Amino acid sequence: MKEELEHRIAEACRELFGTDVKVELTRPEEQFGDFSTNVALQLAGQVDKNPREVGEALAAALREKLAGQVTEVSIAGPGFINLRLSDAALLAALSEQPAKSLAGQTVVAEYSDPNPFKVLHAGHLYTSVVGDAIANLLDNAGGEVHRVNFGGDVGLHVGKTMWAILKELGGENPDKLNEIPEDQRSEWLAEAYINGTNAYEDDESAKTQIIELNKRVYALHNDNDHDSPFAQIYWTTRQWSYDYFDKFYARIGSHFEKYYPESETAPVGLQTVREHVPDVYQESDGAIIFDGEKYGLHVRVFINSEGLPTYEAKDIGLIMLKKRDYDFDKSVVITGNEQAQYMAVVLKSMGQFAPELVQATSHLTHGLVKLQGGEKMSSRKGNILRAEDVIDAAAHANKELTGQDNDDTVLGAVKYAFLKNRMGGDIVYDPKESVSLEGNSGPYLQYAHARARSILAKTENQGSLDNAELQPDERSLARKLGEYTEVVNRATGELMPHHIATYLYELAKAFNGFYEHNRVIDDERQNVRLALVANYADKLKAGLGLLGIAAPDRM
RNA sequence: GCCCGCGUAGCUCAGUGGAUUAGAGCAUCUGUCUUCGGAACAGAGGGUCGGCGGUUCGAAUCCGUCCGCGGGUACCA
Repeated sequence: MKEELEHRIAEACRELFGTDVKVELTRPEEQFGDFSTNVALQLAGQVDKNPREVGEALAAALREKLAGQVTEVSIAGPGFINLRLSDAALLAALSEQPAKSLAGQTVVAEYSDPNPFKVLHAGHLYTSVVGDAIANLLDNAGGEVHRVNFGGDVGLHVGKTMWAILKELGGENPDKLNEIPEDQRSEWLAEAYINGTNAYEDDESAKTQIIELNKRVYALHNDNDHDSPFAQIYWTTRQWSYDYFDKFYARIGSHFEKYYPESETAPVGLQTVREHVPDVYQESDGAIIFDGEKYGLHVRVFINSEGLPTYEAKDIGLIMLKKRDYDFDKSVVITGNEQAQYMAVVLKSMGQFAPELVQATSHLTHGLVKLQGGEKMSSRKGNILRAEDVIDAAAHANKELTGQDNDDTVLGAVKYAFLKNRMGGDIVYDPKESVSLEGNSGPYLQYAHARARSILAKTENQGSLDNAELQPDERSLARKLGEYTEVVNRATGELMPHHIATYLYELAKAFNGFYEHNRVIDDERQNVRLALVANYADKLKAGLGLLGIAAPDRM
């Protein structure tokens, strides 16, 4: 609808003035019409005429040209042209679907990125929720989406954890791992990491041992060692970590088809970087660097002076592996803000030898999760806000408010609270507000959906909009429903799920306003109104679905 | 120092070139309706859109500058 009108208005501009204009229809306030365009203002400058005059001429042409779909064309203010759709056109828009702009394309979405041997914190929950929503949008647009994860199974944090594990096991005794009950493994690992971290800071000899263990972990990967006692401990506990991640992801409704451990991307990255010395990367002080300063960025080390790959090289390797595994057309990577400039350097360097991969890549970043009224979280000493703490806080607040334990409500509350914010800035999470049934919350929308379903459940008849002539309140609701595809298309194009959250809330408000004054069942307008309610319930459910939020029929 | 991001009502946030009064939610205050799930609806108060300058017919939105906060700035991720 929108695209078609834009196209035909552009055509009219060409016919009348012989110039090409980019027509963008916007949604004005309802009193002004259904669509609005400022082309007359743009054209006025180009053809050197008064905007009002240009507007009048264009409006006259549009009245004829768009007669089938548009009942009113008016000029307002400095020269805006407002269009009012016919009821038929307005209703036709209700059955439109979001654009399949990614049909036939393969997309890799990487997000969450927890490190094995460490706990999932609030930030991981946030990127998982946002990443899922974005992946859903890409999928909804027809893309073949692969959700993948990346994390450090080698590195100093592993050395710290291994140190504490060995101490706990009384040496390299893999058999003793069997004594740890399955349901305590993740907590046991989390404690090991904290103990290792503390020892590293407080105890010089421990620090030396940890550095040594870190090297042994790298070495066992190089040697493909799965049999030595040390290796058995490493592989077993690494798997415990992945099991813990999987379990958590299942709890929040996420699923990743692949984990890329750094141990796999490191060799590929190392080789790729070495292949491009000295044309892209150069040696400097014994390290291999990329001089981003040439491009207004900064210098970063890709291979350190010990010959080990840094995160930069591992990321290069990751992109190569994703390409090898999926041959993607588009790649989306979601990380924290602190990696924005870092990633710019990595991608700039890669652009020197694989520009097509870089062009296909979008790096999105988000801020931190903070608890309302709480202090900032710190990764030191383990006093961080864990992912599960956030969900538990929501569950607790929900229990206090409603007396119920309802996973759909709790998860819906947390996810919506995260997703309603534009991605990029830090967000403040307030458990009480998130589970509230009033205001702009997930449960409010879930309830709005359940309420609509219960109306529909009262009759077999699902109504019809065929040849309907709308009353003013019905028209307002239909107008809002018609924005759905535009909003989804925008959210998909910008990779910004919050547009959907904002819209769904407005839609629910619009519906509640309608419902307050208009009877549905046993009314002479029942047929039309039922169909509107059905369309509303479907859109609410679909929109929440894109956000990864359940929309139960009953609550 | 340099680079990047952010600064909108008491609080949490939309809006990122357009439309006489800058929008929501929470909180505060006031109403409506004998309720197709009232977990509703309507309304009021509350803002120099961080400050100043500029571009434009038009700026919260673009540019410059200053202030404040956060992040990055060679062998962490």
